[in-house]
Amino acid sequence: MNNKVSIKDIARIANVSVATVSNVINQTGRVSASTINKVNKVIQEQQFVLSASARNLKNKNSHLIAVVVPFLEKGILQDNPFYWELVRGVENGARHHEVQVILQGINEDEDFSFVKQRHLDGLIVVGAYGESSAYQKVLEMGVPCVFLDSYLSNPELYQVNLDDEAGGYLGTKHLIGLGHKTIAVLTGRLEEGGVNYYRYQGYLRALQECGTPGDPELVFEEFSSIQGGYQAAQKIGSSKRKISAIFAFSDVSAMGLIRGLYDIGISVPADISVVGFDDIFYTRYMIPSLTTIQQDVLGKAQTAVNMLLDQINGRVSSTRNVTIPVSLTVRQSTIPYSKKV
Amino acid sequence: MNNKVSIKDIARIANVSVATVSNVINQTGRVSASTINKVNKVIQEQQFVLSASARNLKNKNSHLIAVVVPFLEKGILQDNPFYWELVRGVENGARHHEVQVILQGINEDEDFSFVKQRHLDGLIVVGAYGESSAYQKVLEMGVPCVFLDSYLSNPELYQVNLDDEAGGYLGTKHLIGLGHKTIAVLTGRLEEGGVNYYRYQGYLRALQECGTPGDPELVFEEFSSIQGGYQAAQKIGSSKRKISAIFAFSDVSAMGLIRGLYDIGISVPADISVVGFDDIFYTRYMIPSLTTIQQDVLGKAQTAVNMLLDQINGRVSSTRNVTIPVSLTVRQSTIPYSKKV
DNA sequence: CTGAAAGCGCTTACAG
DNA sequence: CTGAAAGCGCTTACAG
Repeated sequence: MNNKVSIKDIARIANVSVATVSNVINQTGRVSASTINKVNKVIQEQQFVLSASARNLKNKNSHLIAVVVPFLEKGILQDNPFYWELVRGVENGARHHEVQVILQGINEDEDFSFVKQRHLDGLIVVGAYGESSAYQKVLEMGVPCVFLDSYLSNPELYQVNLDDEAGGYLGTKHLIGLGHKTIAVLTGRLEEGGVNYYRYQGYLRALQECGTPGDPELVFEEFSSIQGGYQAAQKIGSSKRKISAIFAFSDVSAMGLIRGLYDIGISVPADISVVGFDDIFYTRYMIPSLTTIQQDVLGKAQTAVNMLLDQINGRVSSTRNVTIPVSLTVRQSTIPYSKKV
Repeated sequence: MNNKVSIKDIARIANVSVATVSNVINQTGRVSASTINKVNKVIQEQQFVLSASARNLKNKNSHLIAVVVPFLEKGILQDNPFYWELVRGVENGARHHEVQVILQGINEDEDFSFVKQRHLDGLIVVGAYGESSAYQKVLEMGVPCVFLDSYLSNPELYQVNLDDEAGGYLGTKHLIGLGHKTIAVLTGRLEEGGVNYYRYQGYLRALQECGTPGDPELVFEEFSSIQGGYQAAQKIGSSKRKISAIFAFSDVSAMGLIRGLYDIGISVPADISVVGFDDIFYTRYMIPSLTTIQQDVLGKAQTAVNMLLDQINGRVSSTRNVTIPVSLTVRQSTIPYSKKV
């Protein structure tokens, strides 16, 4: 590393003080045009690069934010490609504002000391549902933070959520419209105040509208993963109910589910219709392509970054709670009940 | 942020010097057991957290590495979920050594000044094929670096690559073994010294072994993405050759391809057999499930991190060039030529 | 075993 | 418009 040229060297070579160099770099204070030129020329020639640590030490900030993602199991990040989409969105939004992003996986017992240690400017926390400890600790630190897909009741918090309830409603409504009567749900952890909870509420609302009561026997709770979906197929196959449609609360689980059904001789959509949720990159290319609830993951992430940067820069934003709309995309995995073979 | 307690405060409260506190924290120098206890107690009580910037400023390091990923188009990271796998592996490997990772997307014209600016300890550069400028600049900086999937000719460089040639060979051999004679290739950018180039070499070697010459008409070069694969289907469908099998050099392109073929009435594997490459998470759940070349992406990433950390910590490793083995996983997308309908 | 002091590379009042 | 100097929070020889 030949990073030895410091602001001091620049000052010496340019025949000015370090204060002036600093002022030129930061465009602060009053500096004459000729001095600015002189200094900038030297900076160019010497290939001077500011030391972030020195600056951070003074300024108590870092131009660094972290995307905090929960681990799937201990020690390894979620494999759902959905997270990649999210992280890409954050990286993109951050870059345009000259902040860099640290990728941080956390356990239940993370103490978030890395935030103080690195003087992180802010945090984007993904999926901190309910009264998780993550949420409490972040609050205590008082660091700027935006929660993504988290549904925290505290109105002070900055949150970006999907309109999950509407998504649950739309997908169910679609199936009802196709004439399906016995509609099962394949959900990830169904805890109150979580993403899946709201999707489930939307599902129930749609059922109620046509006078159908919810039936616990139609709710299948599995890991929100391909494997989880695959396993659910067995259980659904051996259900006593006459299930003609399944609403999976994530595309990955729908993908596993469809394959699982296939392996036990149940064909989608001929025998059972399936609706997914997320609209990840592959859904439209599946055979059959997947009817699903579409969301703008990239946009969601970018919205979150912008809210975070506003906070960091002291721009007051009146809205702390943004809800991203969803829509239904109908493809081949759902057909009218009457057309079932 | 109540990050106001510094090493100085600890020193005052514990009635020792800052030098002693520093020694306790770093377990350096000679400190009596009782002092250690005393200091640690105060550190606990005050919830003291070391300032990374102050330490970095002295030590000229940062316990920070960057995963450098090229942009797909300007301004947004590759959407291939494959990268997520890679990044997860890096995060995982890094965390076990108490270094954090910055996610950095780059353009062709990136000047890598962020490396000096943040005093990054090291870099993991993904896909810097050929004599790309990225590679030159990183070399100039002299920062510890490991190149992933990059095939750089300079033997000084640390590289972790897949045995791409073997992969190309294995997949082709498999198809030949099934009796296929006219085997097309669907590849991403096929430039000399790139990943696809070696896969293609493997393909040619397998063909040569059974006396078949390579046929340029059988090489379809498209973006290595679902869309690229989908588009390729049209061209393949209208080829004059009697193609009975296609070897796609990435799973994502195979996925798009299969759907594209389906849409023009060509069924896999009944009409055409398809082999993929990578074995991403979804391949075994596809219908038909995908025969593909398997690689351990997570392991690959972890190997790279370990090599990087060895370099950073001055541990000399004799091997600078690691090749990760591949294997063939046969599934449903390939069938014997004789069983074609 | 312990401490006083210099210094890492910046920024920021404060003088001039 | 420009500069001297203090200080951010650490680490590290060097004395003792």
